[in-house]
Amino acid sequence: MGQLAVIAINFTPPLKLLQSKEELMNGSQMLFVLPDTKFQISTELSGNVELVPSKVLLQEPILFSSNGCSINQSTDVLNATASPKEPALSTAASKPDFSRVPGEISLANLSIKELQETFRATFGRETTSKDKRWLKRRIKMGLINSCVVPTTTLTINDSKLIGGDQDAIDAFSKGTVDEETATESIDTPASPDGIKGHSNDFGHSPVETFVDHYSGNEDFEGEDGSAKRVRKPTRRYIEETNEKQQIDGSMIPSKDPSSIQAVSSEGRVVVTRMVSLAGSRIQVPYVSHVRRSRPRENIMALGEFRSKSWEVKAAPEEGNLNLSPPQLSNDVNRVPGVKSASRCVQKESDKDHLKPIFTDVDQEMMEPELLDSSGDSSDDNFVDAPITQSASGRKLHRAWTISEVEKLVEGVSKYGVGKWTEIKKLSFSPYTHRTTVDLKDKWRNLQKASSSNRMEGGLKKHGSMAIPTHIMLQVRELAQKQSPISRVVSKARVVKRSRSRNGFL
DNA sequence: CTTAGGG
DNA sequence: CCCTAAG
Repeated sequence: MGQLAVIAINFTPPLKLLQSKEELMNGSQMLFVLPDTKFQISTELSGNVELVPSKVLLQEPILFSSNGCSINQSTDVLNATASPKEPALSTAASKPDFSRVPGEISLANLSIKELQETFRATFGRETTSKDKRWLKRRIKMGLINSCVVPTTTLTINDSKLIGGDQDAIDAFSKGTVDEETATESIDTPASPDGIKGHSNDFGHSPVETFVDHYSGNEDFEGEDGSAKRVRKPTRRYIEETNEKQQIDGSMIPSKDPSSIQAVSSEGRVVVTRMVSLAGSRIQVPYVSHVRRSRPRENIMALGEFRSKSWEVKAAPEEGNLNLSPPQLSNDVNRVPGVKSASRCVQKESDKDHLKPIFTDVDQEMMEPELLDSSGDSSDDNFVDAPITQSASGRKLHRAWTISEVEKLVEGVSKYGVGKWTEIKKLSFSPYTHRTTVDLKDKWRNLQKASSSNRMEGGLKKHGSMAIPTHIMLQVRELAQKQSPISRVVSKARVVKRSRSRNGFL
């Protein structure tokens, strides 16, 4: 709460500055450097607690208070502070120790080393750049970006950083702040720039605006002399470009070893590399952008492969099955594609033939068991399937056999349309590869086929087996029954059975 | 997880 | 067959 207000205070001056900057074109660098410092401070506090001594933060408020100016008059304050403090700056700048700096810090007067230090303080990492302008620019950019710093920064105000005698600040430190009031008062001055006091509003455009201002002002930023300067790429631009380059394939550092170098900086060795951008070469810390996450793999495919392996392995064992010979003769009934798998498909034909042998009830009780035994080997076993499909990741396509269709139809007639789970459990338990969705899909197809074109005895397209008309008729009948209106639950036994299934669970 | 339906 | 929105 009060936090927000505090942060707002930090923001205000800079905002003002930007505005006034135009007017103060000739003013000393200090003018905009000052606000930067504040920004930095707030940033640091949020991120690295250790880095910035809290007293630095104090400086700001004090600065204002000493002038007895309210925040709303920040512009005036700035103007007032500018000239008098300038002298002190240059001398004190021997070291970037902020605590030692009187009131403001001017990047302009810092040595490269100091700039690097400032850079470190700003970004939390070392830099090896020796380009003053670059450093300054980077630092500024970083500070500016801190505008987006969330309100979390404010934790600071608890630590008394608000010791100043400034009215507004005092108000905050008192605690329960009427955030509304406080913010409001601060908001006012800020609003001209289109920036609100609420962090949420800091998002994008405001920042961009900032950046623009700065880049635009770059021309007179150089007190160092150089009248003309090449526009250096922005930090973002650098990063983006780097990524691009790496994506382009030049991501292998070794590709251009000469560009990489280890630089010793303040006792630390940093690996950097040269990157040419916009005609200039800059040194940037080397960061491997190699994708670390595990490459995407098709797990499904692996699964398929595995099951397929099993199939192959299991197939030979088929011989153990004690199936009755007649089944094989019936294989003629099968789908063309399955012909070669007579051995493996036995199970299915098996059922076909068994069915007539058992009563309905018996079948339900027996089939799973019987098929289970055979299922062990033939379960997911399907020699017919080309191994090449294992890589597709797609489920192996297995043509529906007549026996399967019959079972499906039967199941539907027994349990009703839509009771796929039950049908699967009670009638398809052996066919592990048929999911409830498969059943549903197949039923949908059957229905479609039965309703539309009467292909009785005829062949569908080609390659697909012909479905016995009696089945189609059955399908049509069932379809009719279920679709129209509430289908009669005359089949009490169906209900009964469906209940019993719970035992299976 | 099971259904239903579209892709 | 896959995927996804529903319950």
